[in-house]
Amino acid sequence: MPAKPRRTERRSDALSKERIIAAAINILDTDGEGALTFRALATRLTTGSGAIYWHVANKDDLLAATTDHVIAKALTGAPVDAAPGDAIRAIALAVFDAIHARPWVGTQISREPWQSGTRRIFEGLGQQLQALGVPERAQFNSTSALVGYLLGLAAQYAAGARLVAQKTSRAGFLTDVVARWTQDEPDRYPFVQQIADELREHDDREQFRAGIDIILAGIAAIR
Amino acid sequence: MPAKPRRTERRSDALSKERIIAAAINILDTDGEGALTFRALATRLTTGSGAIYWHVANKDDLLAATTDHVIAKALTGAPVDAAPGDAIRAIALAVFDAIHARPWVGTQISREPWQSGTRRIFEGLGQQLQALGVPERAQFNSTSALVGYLLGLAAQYAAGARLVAQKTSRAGFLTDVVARWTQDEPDRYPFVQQIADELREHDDREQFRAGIDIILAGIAAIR
DNA sequence: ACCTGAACACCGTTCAAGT
DNA sequence: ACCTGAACACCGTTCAAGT
Repeated sequence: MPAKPRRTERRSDALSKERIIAAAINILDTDGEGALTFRALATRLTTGSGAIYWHVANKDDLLAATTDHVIAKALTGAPVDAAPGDAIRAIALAVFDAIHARPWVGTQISREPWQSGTRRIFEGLGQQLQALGVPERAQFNSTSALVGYLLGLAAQYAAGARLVAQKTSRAGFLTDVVARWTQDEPDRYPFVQQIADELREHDDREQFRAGIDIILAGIAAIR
Repeated sequence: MPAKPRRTERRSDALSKERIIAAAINILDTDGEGALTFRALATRLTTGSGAIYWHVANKDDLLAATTDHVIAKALTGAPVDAAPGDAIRAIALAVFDAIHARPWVGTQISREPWQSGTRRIFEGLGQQLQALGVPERAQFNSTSALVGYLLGLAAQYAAGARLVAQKTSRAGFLTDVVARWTQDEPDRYPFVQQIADELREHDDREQFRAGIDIILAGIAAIR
């Protein structure tokens, strides 16, 4: 016999944390970080702005939940059967690609790194480092180095994307950074001067991968 | 004969970008990131909030200038005559210590990394990597790895400090993070479970230094 | 139990008006 | 040239009142 509707059963149009998260992601993807307000969210969900607080503690809670959602999904695609070194690269690149697709994830994960999204990344990388044979005493620091690097790049990428949005193109943004970094006091910044062309033309994903390889080589060397 | 007062000469109580930056740093150090508003700044400078805009483009500009000021000062102490490897550690630790003393610098540098503060760090580390003998084709990626790691740790440290402020102690904050990271679904996070004690008791500065050593070892190995 | 929406206590930024 | 401070257009969050 069919179960009686439980108390927790809801009309399909009832509010829920899941629906709020989905709407928030939608706004962030479509209109950017500045467009996510409780008023905009309420309008999109055709409800009152106060209603959202019944399901979500505050804006930080909402952003943590949306970020965790995206990171969890990104890590789902990462392989389990690959060699540890390849698995580490795959996990790191999966996170990188998720942030590339949604720069607001980078903003959030670097603004509030002590959240569940980081826990997932930490766990995924740590397990593979173990499988790689890194001795136990070096596992915590090695994983932290990898996670720290990843967070740093996330911050750079997210900030870059915000500036690209203003300058309309990635080339324009980098040309602008290089111009600002080389115009005043060029004598004080010979190294920046020297790598200016590379900075202007580099591929973010390739550079990210190169950094991961450096850290993996360092972990192997230190062990 | 004494020079005539030039047009640019000012009464000592006149506003200037320098005075605004000093007041902003004062507020940030004393009352935290949330306390820096144009109204608070105007009160401390006994002026109108609109007056600040004559010297500073907007809040982002102000924060970039304060951060650059702190980073510049931090790098002043870094040695020039040390061996390249030691100089790199010294530069990195100087930035780390500056962020330790002023977590708001970490927030700002990870939120807006494409600013002058990062340029100084990039230049300092790049020069030493050159002196270390890293081949030219590897210099850009190597420096970026180091800078990326440093920004990531800056973000972690700043976020940690914000949470410490809420929890009143660093031990309390880390205990809280560990509790949140291990309580639900412990089976899905065996690695986090395993390093929980280390996470709770680790020394940030030592871990940061360990990460720098890993990256330096990696740079040496890859070359 | 859950939702409404006005109200509160803020923000950054602008700008006419002053000196 | 530089400063004043009210005004504008927002925010996140709260909460009495509804269903």
